[in-house]
Amino acid sequence: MTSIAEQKLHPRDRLLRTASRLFYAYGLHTVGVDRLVSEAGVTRATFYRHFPSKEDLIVAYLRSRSEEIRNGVEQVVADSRGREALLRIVNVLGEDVCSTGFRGCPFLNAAAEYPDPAHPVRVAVSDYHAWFFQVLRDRAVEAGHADPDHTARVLVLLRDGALQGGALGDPQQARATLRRAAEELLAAADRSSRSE
Amino acid sequence: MTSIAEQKLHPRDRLLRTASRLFYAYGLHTVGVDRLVSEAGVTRATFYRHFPSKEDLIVAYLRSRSEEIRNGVEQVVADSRGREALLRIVNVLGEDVCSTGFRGCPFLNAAAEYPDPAHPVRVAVSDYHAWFFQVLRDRAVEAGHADPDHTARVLVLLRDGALQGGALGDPQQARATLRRAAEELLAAADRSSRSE
DNA sequence: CAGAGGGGAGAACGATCGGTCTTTCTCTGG
DNA sequence: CCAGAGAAAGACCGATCGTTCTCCCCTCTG
Repeated sequence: MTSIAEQKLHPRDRLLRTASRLFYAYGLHTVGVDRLVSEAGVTRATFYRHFPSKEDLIVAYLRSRSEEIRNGVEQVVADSRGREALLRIVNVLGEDVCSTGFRGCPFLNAAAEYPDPAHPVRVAVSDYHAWFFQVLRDRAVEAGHADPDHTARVLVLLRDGALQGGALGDPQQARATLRRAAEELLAAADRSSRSE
Repeated sequence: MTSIAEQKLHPRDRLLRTASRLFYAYGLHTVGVDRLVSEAGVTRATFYRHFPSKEDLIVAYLRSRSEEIRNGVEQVVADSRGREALLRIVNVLGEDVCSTGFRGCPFLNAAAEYPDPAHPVRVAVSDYHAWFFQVLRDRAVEAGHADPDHTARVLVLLRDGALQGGALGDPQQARATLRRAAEELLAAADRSSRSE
């Protein structure tokens, strides 16, 4: 079951990679410990040596995804500002939607499986969302928007909607709709910021 | 466990009501048959006399939710047309987001738990989404929008995003953002339809 | 009054769940 | 060289999963 590339990785990393793949593709509750350890080429004992429980692995999975995205976005933000940065972030989102094996936002999917907002899984989701909102807000401020909070809120809303749409229907369509809606939003925000 | 109001209902209806409540509040995989039958005040045998499997109950739950919403929306559509109907639909959506016990869209939540698009559960979700899109598109045509498909797609996107936002964060905020974004979208569409 | 059938109560099925345990092997650092 | 840690292999735990079963009661209907 274990892929050749993962053979020589530390068991913990193998587990995390396998978890990322399986959890995202099949859902959190559906994937059991049995399947995780067998596909990761790891024993149950090893599993529980690195993670106190399955729940901790789920949280670790979400945190690692979060960090990946953070790195990607901060790279975008590093060499662009304001309006351009916002458009580029939206663009990256649109590309994600169209990537093969896309199955929606890992965080939204996780939240759907964990109703309790106080649950560690949900806290990880909230952290991610708060971070993303802040990034967008900062860029909106850079762009001189009159109401950066609103810009960021709508962009988050568009993101969530597009990711769901891409997972349920036609990804290309979702991407195009997201892009156009974002451009219209930014155009409106630009107008109101100039009129001040 | 069974509420007084549900005591005299037929076992099948009691099951469906209990399923609606539990599935929505706690998720599809989390709620087991044990809990369903005990809270519905029904025996396991009775359960399987009315539903071939748990999966069929899940589908029945989604279908019944779909029908409820259909009735509500068609009531709105019955005495308003075009732009006004669109705004009223968005309004109802916003109210739903703020209702107590709101936990996001039942269909989006269900889709998150069932990755396979061919699965009966996912088919029910797709059916609902297709219907909703069509309703919006028809109203956009009535409103004389230049690109009714785009209007409907963005409204669906806004809906999905707002429902997720309301489930994860502040419902009031999500409602306000949805409303404002929808108004801006419709204003833009009105402009482009007039300019034709 | 007889018989059919829906429903209640609950045992039981095999499978799987998350989690713990023992045993053996291998690698590494002192 | 040897101690000790980490990992592999796999048995094992109680609990729960979805599903099927038997048994009995109750209420219809003929």
